[in-house]
Amino acid sequence: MKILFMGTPEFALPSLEALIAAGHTVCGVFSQPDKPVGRHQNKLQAPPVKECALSYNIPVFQPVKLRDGTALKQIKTLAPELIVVAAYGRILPQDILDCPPLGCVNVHSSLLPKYRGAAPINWAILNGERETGVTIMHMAAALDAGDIISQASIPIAPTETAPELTARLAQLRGKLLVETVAELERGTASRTPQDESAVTLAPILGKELSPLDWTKDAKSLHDQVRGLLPWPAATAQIGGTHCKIYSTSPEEGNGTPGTLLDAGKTGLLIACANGSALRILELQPDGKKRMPVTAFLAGHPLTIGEAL
RNA sequence: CGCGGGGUGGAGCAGUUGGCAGCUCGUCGGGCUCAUAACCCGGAGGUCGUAGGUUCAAAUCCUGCCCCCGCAA
Repeated sequence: MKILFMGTPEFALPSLEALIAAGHTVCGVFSQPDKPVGRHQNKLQAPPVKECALSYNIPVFQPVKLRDGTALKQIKTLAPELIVVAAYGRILPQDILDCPPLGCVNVHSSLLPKYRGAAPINWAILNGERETGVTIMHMAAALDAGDIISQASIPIAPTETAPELTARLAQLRGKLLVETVAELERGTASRTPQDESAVTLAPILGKELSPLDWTKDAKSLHDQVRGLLPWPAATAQIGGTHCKIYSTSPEEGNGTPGTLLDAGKTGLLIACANGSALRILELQPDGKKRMPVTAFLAGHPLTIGEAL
């Protein structure tokens, strides 16, 4: 089938590559414009999807605007039967949605109608979900609200971080996408409206979510640490030093929340709510590199029993 | 030139009235113990990021460059 692919980050690569591997004709790729990157914002970086498309000699388009008619003309010239959107990062105007004969489908990383929005993978972990998945839907005007074509679910491991889960979902997305496109091609695809009463949102993450609150239970904090990676990451004041927290383990322990119960080769054990405690295994002080707690302790002696 | 922190034994950190380079951990050897990610004794290991400058003397003061990290994007 002749498909126009829209995607930007590395996360979208497995989807594009799966379509190509399945023998579809990707007639063009839309990606966001190259963006300045680096500490001095003086270098332009091409989106991974663009790089990939070019390596297959697929024409790449990076319009700044989608609503001035230029993009629509380009799409009409390419004449795709179907548009596949996978982490493109832009809202498509109605005229583009109406353009291809088979319409536009979007790959979303949640079991819709749960977790509509920008950060579904992170929020699934933050909320302690035991499973999540991928949904492919027809695109509608409202964000992530289109009719569902297909879904696939996977369990979330208790220690799995957002980047780890993201990598697994990226693969699952490609697999489900190929299956679903085949159904669309045969005309056997189903179409199920979303249950609006079950909708939940997964808004974009922000640094206000970072600080760990020791008066919560350790399991929740452990979810917070795993769910906020790689950015903005959970943070805490450890012995007066502001740190990002990379790796933790929820355990049992008694003490006033925020009290240091143990500090040694096995980590930093900090008392939390309801007889729970969070063991910190890996962290990164401001301005420093990521390091195991043992390294941190070598230069930052802490006193057991003190409040952090 | 977007803002800021930093480069000191393997790791993490101290170290300005310039004057023999220190601490914790790890590591190696020995000891102790039923045992230990425990404890005791001893040892090895550093061109103080790099290139110049000032000085009798520079980790420390001055200048250029390289690299790492946080914020912001």
